[in-house]
Amino acid sequence: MSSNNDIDNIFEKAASGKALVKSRHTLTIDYVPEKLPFRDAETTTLAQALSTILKGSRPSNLLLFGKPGTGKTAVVKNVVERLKKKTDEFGIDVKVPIVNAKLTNSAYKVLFEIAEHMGINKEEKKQVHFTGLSMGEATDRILQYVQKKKLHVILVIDEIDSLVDRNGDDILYSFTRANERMAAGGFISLIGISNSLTFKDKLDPRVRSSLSEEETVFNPYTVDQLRQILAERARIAFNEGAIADAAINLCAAMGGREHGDARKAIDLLRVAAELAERERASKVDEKHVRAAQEKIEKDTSYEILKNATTHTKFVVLAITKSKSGNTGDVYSVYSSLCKQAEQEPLTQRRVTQIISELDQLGLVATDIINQGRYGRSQKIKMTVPLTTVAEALKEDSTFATLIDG
DNA sequence: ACTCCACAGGAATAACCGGGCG
DNA sequence: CGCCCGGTTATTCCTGTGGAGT
Repeated sequence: MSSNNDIDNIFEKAASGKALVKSRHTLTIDYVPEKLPFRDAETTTLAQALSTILKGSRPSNLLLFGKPGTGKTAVVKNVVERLKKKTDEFGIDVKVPIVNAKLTNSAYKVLFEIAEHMGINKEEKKQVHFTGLSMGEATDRILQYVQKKKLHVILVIDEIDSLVDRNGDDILYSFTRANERMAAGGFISLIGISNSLTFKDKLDPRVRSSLSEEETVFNPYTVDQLRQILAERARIAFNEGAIADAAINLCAAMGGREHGDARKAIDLLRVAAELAERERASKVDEKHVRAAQEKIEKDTSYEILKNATTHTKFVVLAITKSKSGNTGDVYSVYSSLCKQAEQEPLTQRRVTQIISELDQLGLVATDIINQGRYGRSQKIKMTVPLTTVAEALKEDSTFATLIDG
């Protein structure tokens, strides 16, 4: 990792005469600093809870709440890393699988990931493959393995709310239940990380009480705290004088606009640095941060549109071409586009569903309007610049000819 | 006060895919 | 081999609704 960085830096220096970034990976989300400013209390609580494992007994299950970018995952990773050092030192065997339920976008894959982490697939005949088994069978195999090997497991599920939203709490139920039944020797502690504060309401009461033996809420950072975090990070990441204070302040302000989101602020910092380096600037300043903001927005929507299914692309194109933006109008434009491309149009029900998916992704804004006698409908608008849409769709040959006109 | 448009959006269900089980 | 699994996309059928027109 670090040698890659060194090589990067060599090239950077050769290209620009002077590199701005000293250590690129400290500006990515994967980087976990040794000290997390303003999170001492949370870190201590977590460490305290997990420390019982050093005495060989089961730590309480734990729920962490907080908006995105409030340091939940970072605190967990930080504590886990330090715990591992201790357990290695004392020769205690502890497994700590960390799974992100959102990236791993299905309940079954979550189980598969856990199994991978614990090494079941390498050691056991009864593996947990990435598909094919029933959920119950997969859970059983994991639990049996834990019991057989008398493992001590701390299972971290990041973005646990998205798991429950999609698949309910069945998996959590089996894990929490299993603990109660498990014979002496093995155990599983659950650490759930949730973005949603109302997450608990969606759980079965039994799961709820078991899962939240302890809980901690992470409050958003204030803009001033963000500023200090960024300044500290910049000190490690950038070369002397390579970044203006004003740029840091602006990143902090932008990250704090909705709620103190450190991840967003650090992303801004990284992209701003990339832009500055690309144009051979001697310093990262405010205009790079503003450009970074635009680039991030554009890149994410571009990426989503490019990888969308054909019909989603048709729908997007129909929205841009529709005069009124009403559902009915969009649908008829969509239908005629499909006919032009000699494809069967989908039903209107499906199209409204696609539109609401686009809405959730933030590519589209919808507004329900009532026109009395003339019914009720949604008013649909793209929130993405038309040029971005055109660029993304152009790559698909079926759309090349449809885009203008 | 009532009607009725033009949809919204929930529920059930099917078709299909990649794969495992015995 | 036939059947089962979960996941995704799509269809079918459905009930619900704010307010302009009458």
